Amino acid sequence: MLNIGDVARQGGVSVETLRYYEQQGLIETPDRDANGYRKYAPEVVRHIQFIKRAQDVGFTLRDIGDLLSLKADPGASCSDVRDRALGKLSEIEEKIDVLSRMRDVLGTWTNACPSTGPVSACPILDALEARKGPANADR
Amino acid sequence: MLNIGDVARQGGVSVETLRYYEQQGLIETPDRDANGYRKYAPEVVRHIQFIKRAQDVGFTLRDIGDLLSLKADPGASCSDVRDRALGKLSEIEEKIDVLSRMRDVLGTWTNACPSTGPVSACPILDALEARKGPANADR
DNA sequence: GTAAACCCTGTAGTATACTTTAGGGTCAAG
DNA sequence: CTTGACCCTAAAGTATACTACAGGGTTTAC
Ligand SMILES: [Zn+2]
Ligand SMILES: [Zn+2]
Ligand SMILES: [Zn+2]
Ligand SMILES: [Zn+2]
Repeated sequence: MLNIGDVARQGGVSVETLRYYEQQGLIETPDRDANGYRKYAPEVVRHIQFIKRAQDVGFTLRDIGDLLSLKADPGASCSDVRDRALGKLSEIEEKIDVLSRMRDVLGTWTNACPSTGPVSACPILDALEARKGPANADR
Repeated sequence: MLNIGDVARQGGVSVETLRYYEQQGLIETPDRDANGYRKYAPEVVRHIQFIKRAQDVGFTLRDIGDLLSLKADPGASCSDVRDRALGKLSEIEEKIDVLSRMRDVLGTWTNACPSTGPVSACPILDALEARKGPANADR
């Protein structure tokens, strides 16, 4: 059995994060020792790594809670999980699209800026001031 | 002279947002009428659109405050503005990189999931459970 | 026997860009 | 002359995922 500090070290998170996850219902409430200390089974470390890996691919803690429910539900099907993953994939692609448009516009603008001379003649500020650049083509 | 509601409608923001921008120093403090109402010159609408366009390409309100300072500073040079734009461009590219990696991993996982059968055999959950996928190759 | 390192609870703070609420004046139309 | 639309301030709430703080008990090693 592990103390919270052991779990934190092995899981690569802080003890505060562990208490937070517990409070959010992402890890099961651990038993307590006579002194009130949380006592964890070693497998909780894997559980925390599940959460961290899910975060790494873009799932929020709320999403992860849903995934854990599915995982624990014998009636749930593979497609339920896949649907969450596909939904997240769409969200991510949407974000990439938005950012790519920003990148394109900013790239155009920075290319147009001579980098010399006063700000009063800066094409970047010009583009921001008037509706000239393609920045807001769709808004 | 315009009331705050007029400016809000013409600028495509809420009156609360206008008061917030004022409080944040992003738009100059307007004169007040005898009744205490804010009275705006029509050009403030353009000013708001500057802010919105800058947000559209990824600048935060803090960034925008900096840009406005540069714009107002006769001693500032074009390269100052360009530097901000290039910095933002890097930030955006970094975000795109992170998201692209998430997309690739999630894509691989969803392709591996047969979408039929119980969750206990879902390769997506498998990938999250164990250190198997390329999700955390660099962490 | 005491100091460091650890554990506990509960609450508040962080960042961003607003939105909402509470409580209350002002103005224009009918 | 009242109703609805509009304006005002100040403070608190929203979302996310923690982090920090205050105040205090426990364990371990010297
Ligand atoms: Zn320039
Ligand atoms: Zn599956
Ligand atoms: Zn009221
Ligand atoms: Zn203390």
